Amino acid sequence: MKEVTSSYHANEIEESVRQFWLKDSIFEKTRELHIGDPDFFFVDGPPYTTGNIHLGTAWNKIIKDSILRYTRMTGRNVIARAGYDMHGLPIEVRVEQQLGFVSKKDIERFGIGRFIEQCRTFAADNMEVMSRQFEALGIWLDFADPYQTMKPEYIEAAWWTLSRADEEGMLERGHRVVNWCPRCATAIADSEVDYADVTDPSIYVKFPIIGRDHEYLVIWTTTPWTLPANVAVAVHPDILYARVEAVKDGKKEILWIAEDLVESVLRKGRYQDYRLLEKAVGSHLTGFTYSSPIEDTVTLQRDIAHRVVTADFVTLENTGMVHIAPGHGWDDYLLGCREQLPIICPVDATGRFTSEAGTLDGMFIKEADPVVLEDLGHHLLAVESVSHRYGHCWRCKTPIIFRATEQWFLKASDMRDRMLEEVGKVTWYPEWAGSARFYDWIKEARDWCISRQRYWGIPIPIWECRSCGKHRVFGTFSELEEASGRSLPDPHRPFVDEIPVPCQCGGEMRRVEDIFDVWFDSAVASWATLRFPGEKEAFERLWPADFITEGQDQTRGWFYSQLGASTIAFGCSPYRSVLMHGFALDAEGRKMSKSLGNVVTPDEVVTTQGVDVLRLYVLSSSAPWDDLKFNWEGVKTVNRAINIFWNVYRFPLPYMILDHYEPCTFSDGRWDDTAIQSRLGTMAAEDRWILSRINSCALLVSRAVEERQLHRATRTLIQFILEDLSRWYVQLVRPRIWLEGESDAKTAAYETIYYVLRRLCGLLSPFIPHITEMMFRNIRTQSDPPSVHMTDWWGGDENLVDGVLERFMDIVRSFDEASANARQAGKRKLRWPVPEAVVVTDNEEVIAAIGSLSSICEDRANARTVRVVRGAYDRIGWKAEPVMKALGPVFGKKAPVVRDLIRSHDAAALKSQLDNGEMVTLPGADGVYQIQPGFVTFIEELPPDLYQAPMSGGTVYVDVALTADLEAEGYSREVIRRIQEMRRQRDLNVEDYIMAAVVIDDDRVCSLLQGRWREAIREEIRAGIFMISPGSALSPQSSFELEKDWEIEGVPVVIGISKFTDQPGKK
RNA sequence: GGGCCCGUAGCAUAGCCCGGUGGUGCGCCCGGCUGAUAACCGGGAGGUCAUGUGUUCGAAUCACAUCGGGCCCA
Repeated sequence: MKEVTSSYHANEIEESVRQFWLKDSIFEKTRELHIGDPDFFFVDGPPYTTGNIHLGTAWNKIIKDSILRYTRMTGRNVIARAGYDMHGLPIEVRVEQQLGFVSKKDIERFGIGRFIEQCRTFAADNMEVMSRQFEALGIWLDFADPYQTMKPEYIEAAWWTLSRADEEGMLERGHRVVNWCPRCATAIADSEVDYADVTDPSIYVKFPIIGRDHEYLVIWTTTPWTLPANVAVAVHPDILYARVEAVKDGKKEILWIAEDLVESVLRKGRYQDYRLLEKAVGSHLTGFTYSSPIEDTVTLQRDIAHRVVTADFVTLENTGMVHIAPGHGWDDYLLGCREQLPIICPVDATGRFTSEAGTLDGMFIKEADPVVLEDLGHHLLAVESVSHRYGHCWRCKTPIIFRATEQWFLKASDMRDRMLEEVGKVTWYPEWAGSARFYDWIKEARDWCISRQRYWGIPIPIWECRSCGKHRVFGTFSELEEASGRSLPDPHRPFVDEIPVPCQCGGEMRRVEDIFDVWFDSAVASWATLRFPGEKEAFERLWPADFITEGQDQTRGWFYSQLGASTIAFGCSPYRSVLMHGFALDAEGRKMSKSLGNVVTPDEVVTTQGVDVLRLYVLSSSAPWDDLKFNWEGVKTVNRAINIFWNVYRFPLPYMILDHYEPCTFSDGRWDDTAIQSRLGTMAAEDRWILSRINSCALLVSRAVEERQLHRATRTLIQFILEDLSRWYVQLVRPRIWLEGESDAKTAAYETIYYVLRRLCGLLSPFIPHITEMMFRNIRTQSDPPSVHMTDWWGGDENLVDGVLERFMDIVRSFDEASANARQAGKRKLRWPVPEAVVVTDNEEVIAAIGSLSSICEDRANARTVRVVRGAYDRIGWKAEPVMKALGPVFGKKAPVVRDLIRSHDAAALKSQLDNGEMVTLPGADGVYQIQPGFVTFIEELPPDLYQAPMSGGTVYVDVALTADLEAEGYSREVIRRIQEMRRQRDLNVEDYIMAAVVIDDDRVCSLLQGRWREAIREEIRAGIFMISPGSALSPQSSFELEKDWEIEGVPVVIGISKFTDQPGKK
């Protein structure tokens, strides 16, 4: 045990603990310790390897680390590799930026092999940076051997999973409408689409009906560029449509519009007048055919047989008629399939029109918007602009389009029921994350487009015959190598593209060029991290995962992708329990973003406040599943709490060392945590109380962590340190710690403090692993484990909880506050003793509490006695105040008479009569008046020097009257305090002796302090020689090392002290 | 447009499931303590419990609607 003098310096402590962990391989040793324990398989949700970690990622890892540290301590063999998501478009985009590329052509020109290499380096470098950052947060995941989605063993797991999908008939190639990023020239998944507000044209277009002159269907759209792909107009079968003759500038034309929308549409088209010709429900309009208004320029449109179809998704908005382009919209596509409409898509992968689009050939879609408007000519009924939400590519922010293309799909929609069933078997924290949020998301599950037309990703292991079109899915590298007779140096592109496989038909199979959607990578993490299918043993032993935890955004992301992939491959959920956590927001509750400039990095917090502070802050400030509003004040408050913890810990150390205190040990030298139980009978009440409290807290903390309520666990512990330990127990125990020589009382205090600190270190170690490690290392016995993280979790012992004592102490604390309050009212400082404090109550529990803990009460109140008075306290007087509002209505004009009668009556007697429910009558000059309870209120009248304050279950009265004896003690304490202050200024040690002289410029006060008070002072200040004399200055002969002028209660006092070195041994 | 979550003092939060006097911390103001001391403790002021409607003897709590924030979807 070493003394620690400095105040809490987080960075120093944390650095030295990190060094210790590293040098002594503590993480490895901790894992080895639990190798024989029951397994606990955790899968780290892999962060994406771009750049630095942010507050949200830090929070995520801190939650994981806290739960895993706890889990290890409870005797589980925790398997927890860190993981990284290293493929995908985001990295490609960053590398493209570095290389100054703008399109896929640049990449092809540069060479796919070289490009892949750049991406690989980028991902690997970032991974290293992030691992170091996570380790600096004290995160104990396996960073030495993280799973990496770009490693062959991982890629093989993805291949294997796809081959399982193929075997199950869940893999399908389909011509579908997909989200398409024209810049990245690839399909992107629903989950990769970001929605943001944009302004687009909002146009109303007239489609000329074939066979009817000047008669039109009116549609509305915000994407003029999709009109070249129009094949139909959809109407709702039940909506009523109107045929109107509209007049504009003298010209008449006939328009079809949903009846309820006629007025608004015509207003937009600036028609001056109209006339209703007929009405018909949508289902009667299906006979209409129409021609395209832009067929002159868009050649493709001339060959289309446009017609009206019905669809339920049409709503009574805009015109009530919907332009259908099955090549550019999901609903349109489904409708097109049902109605056997032609599915056309005259837009290429880069978002440019093909030659089919006639004069638009080569034009980018958005640039085509104004051209199309022009081409529409008089068919354009109205044009406005509209601000609405539109999908964008999640990485390059380009507005997405819908394109009908050939892609590979997993038939997730076929698995909905199976997945929903599995969701119900998973334990969710909070419960609604699974039962409401995730459940709703799965219900809407659509087929999952897993193919991307890019480079940096896991190549889709499908080989297709050029001759017969047959395809084959390879589940392992060896399978491929065997079939091809070639070895595979790297399963990435372009190497894998170059491997042909002979087909049964005699032709040659080549790999389809696509790579996997990056979400498929992480989807297989739970078995890929176990190196399955390459290795089977770990998988069979561990899978599925016992626990995962990620942010709420992963509902559609990782929670879903994993469930989907696992349901295909294994028919069940890959995780048993999930904690869904919130998002890290700024203090205003907005998302942290670079553009808002409100980003707080974990590093900022760590360098100014420390890792443990950051950890405890994010864990305690909100429930894991709520969003975290970052707030510097909150961080500082946590820092202060940890500082108090540090102070509480270092306070007893010098005394324990001075007394050579050694904790009780078992025969093997480990700390004997049971020894204290046998001594409980002889221990002071406050010792038994704090022991009970730490046990109740431990029970609460264990339960909270089990329920993943990390905020409750940490708040309970912070509260304990601040309220119970620092503000109460340490205050009570201090005098005992200062006792000279050996005493049982002091030893009991040491035992108690030691017990509490050891317990606290253990309970807090999952959350603030550095400071607790430092403390533990200092107070452990030689034979204890070297690290607090190698100790077993202690969850409290119900048998050591004394509920009655805890309640009694609560009452005493309430008494303490009240007596301090009453003193303040009486302007009597705590240093000055009072003759008595009286608790007036009828509450039996209060009476018992004050009675059994009276010495604590006396100490705290600095009262010579503390006593309880039941019922009425005879020193309290009462003043009766008539209630005129009540008297007026009853006594009318006589009310003032009654008022005076009440005032002149004995108030105390009146009160007791009314309290006892007696009939009270007051005789007046002209009669007798009956007084009811509501007619009078009673005001307490206290004699001089008596002050009161309410406590729970009673009232405390403090008599602040002074006697010579009390005054002497008060002055003594004033003098002691000042001399102690001077000792500190001289930097004297606690055990040093001094010589001192006090000169008091008041003969009466001076004489009060002679005799036994002088002796008491001398002892308290450890003085070998001590004098008190009247006067106004120290004698000129004496020369003290430190002299100081003071004023005590208006009396000038001069004090001089020197270190007493003549007889060093003297006590 | 839809699903889920959140809204309580200047700030951050507890209480909400299961209705019965709204607690706590920070900050602010006043005081105390003085061998944990650049520490610590006490007191005070500060609240339309987002808004509205309903259910109820009684609503921060339950229901419905609206507004604001977040995540996700269309």
